[in-house]
Amino acid sequence: MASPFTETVYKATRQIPKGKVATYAQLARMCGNPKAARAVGAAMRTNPDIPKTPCHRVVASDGSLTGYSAGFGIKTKREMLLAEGVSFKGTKVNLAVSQWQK
DNA sequence: ATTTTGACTTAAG
DNA sequence: GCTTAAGCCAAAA
Repeated sequence: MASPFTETVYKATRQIPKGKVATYAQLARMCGNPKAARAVGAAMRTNPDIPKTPCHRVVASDGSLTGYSAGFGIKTKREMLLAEGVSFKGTKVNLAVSQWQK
């Protein structure tokens, strides 16, 4: 835990089912602040590990893979999502079929 | 308390 | 597809 908001973001992130992805804005909305997408990203930056919080399942609003500090960065993130069965559209995630639906 | 920064988003060129 | 610009939020300095 780093801060209350960050804690909430982690909790939301852990709820993302395998093979699905959620956008920063979507998680922000779950946390109670639909406009805190940026803060969500800041929280993710603090989270160094995968098994604890699947930050690799969190993508930008258009499905683009941004950030990620582990492994080879974006490249690693893409590989992981692909391995989980997430549908990809070139460099982006095919949100139409892989976006998490609450 | 104020400023800076950033894994964001949308709009516009 | 990429860069700028403006908007909003939270954590860190």
